Amino acid sequence: MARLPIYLKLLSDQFDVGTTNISSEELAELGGVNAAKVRKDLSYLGSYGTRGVGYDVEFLIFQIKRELGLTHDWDVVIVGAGHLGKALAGYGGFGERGFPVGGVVDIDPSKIGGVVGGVRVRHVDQLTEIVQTKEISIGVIATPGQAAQSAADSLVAAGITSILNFAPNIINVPHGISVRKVDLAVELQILSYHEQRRVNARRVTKLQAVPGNGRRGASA
Amino acid sequence: MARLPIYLKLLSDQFDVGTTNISSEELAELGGVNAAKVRKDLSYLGSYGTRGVGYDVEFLIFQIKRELGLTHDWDVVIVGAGHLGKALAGYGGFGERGFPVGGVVDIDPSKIGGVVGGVRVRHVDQLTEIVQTKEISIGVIATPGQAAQSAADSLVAAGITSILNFAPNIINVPHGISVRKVDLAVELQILSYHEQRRVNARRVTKLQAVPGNGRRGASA
DNA sequence: GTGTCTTTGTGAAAGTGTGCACAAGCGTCC
DNA sequence: GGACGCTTGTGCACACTTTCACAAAGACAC
Repeated sequence: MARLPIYLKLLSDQFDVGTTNISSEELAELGGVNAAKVRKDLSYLGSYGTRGVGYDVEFLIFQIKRELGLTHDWDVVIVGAGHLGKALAGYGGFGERGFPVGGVVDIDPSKIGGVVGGVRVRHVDQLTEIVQTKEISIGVIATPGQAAQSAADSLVAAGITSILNFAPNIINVPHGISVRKVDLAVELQILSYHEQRRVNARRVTKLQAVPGNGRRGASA
Repeated sequence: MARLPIYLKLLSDQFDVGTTNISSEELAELGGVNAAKVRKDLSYLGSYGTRGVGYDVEFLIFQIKRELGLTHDWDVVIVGAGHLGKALAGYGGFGERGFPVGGVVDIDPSKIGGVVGGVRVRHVDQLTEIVQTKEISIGVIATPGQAAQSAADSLVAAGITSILNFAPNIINVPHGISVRKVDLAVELQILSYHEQRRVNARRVTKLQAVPGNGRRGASA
C-alpha cells in the first residue's frame, strides 16, 4: 500500500513529540485523509488497534516498518554522476532515512575516481561487483534520458531488482523488476496545467463580465 | 489529466525521430498503457484525431502544450539553498523543459549572495519582490522538513499559486493553491516494500519446501 | 459486575477509473 | 462513386477505491 510510508512519517513525527497513543481520527486529520481509510489501511497490517483507545504509536511504527522492510538499511547504487547523480548522492536525505548510498557509477572515464556523497565514483563495468559485494537490491538511475535504458539494462544484469528512475524516459525491464519513476518536469507540468486553468478561468470571467460579448455560458 | 505530460514526452520524442503521424495503438505501446485509455485521454482535448489515420504528431503536441499551459515559459522560485535547493537549481533540467529558475531564496544569511544555477541567492524577505517582478506563479520548497510550512506561508504571502514540495512534510495552504509533493524517501520506501515482499516470498517458499515444517499454506 | 463512552474493524453503498467492443467516419483503391 | 479497410470516439460493464454507517469490543467509573 502506497500510503504506509506517509503514515509512518506522521507517526514518527508524533512519536518525537511524545505522543504514545493516537486514534484513526487524529491520524486522518494529520494526513488530510478520511479516518475510515486510515483504519482500512492499518487493518491490512493486522488488528493492532484497541477499540475505545486507538493505536499505540511506537508499536504501530514498528509494524509499518516491518511491513515496509525498514527494519534494516537498504544500500542503493546510483548510476550517473552528473548534476543529478551528485545532487542525490550529496543530498544526505537518503542515508538518514535508511537508504545509504552504497555506490555511484558512471560510464564517463573523466568522472571516475571523484568523490560524491562520501563515495568514490566507479566505472559502470564494476556495477555487478559493487552490487554483489554490498548485497544491493535498489538502483537509482540519474543519467540523461538517452542513457536511461542502458543504465537499466546494466542494473538488471548486475542483479538489481528495484529501480528508481529519475530520467525522463520510460525504461523496459524484465518481468519481476519493480520500477518507480520520478520526473521533475512532469510534476512542474501538472502545476503548469493548474496555472493555465486559472488563467483561462480569469479570461472567461472577464469575457462574461462584458454584456453581449459573443457566446455566453461557456461551462467550466 | 496527469497523463498528458507523459504523452507530450512520447510525442516529442517521436517528432524528433521524424514521425509525423501516430495511432493511439502505437502511442499506447510506447507508453505501456491501454490504447482505449489513450483515446479517451486525448478526446478530452477535443476531436483532433483522424479516423482511419491517427493523430498528427506536431498538431497534437501543440494542443497538449496549450492545454498544459506550456506555450510560454514559467519561471519558478526555489526556497532553500541547501543541498537539495542547489541541486535543483543547478540541475538544468528545469530550464530545458520550460521552467527556468527565476530566483533562489534562503533564510540563512550565510547563504545569501552565493550563486547557484546562475542565480544569486537572496533573502526570503525579498520573495514578494522577486515573485511580482518576474510574475512568478510556481514555487519550489527545498528546505528541511521543519521549515517547510513557513516556506509555504512565505510563498503564499508573496502571491504564488502553485507549490512543488520536496520537503518530507505535509504543508497546509489556503484553498485555491495547488500543491504537489515529491518525497524521495517515500519512493524508496515503496521499493523497499516490494523488496521485502520478495524476501518474504522466498522465505515462505523455502519453508514450504521442507515437509512438515510448522504451519503450511501461508497465503501471499 | 454493570452501564456508558469511545474507537476500532468491516459490510455495504457510492464514486472513480479502466478496458472492451462497436458504430461512425475518413482515406484509398478500383 | 462505391466498397473496403483502418482508426477514432464513446456507451457500457466491470473492477477497484473511497466513504459511510454501524455492530463489536475494550476501558473506565461507580
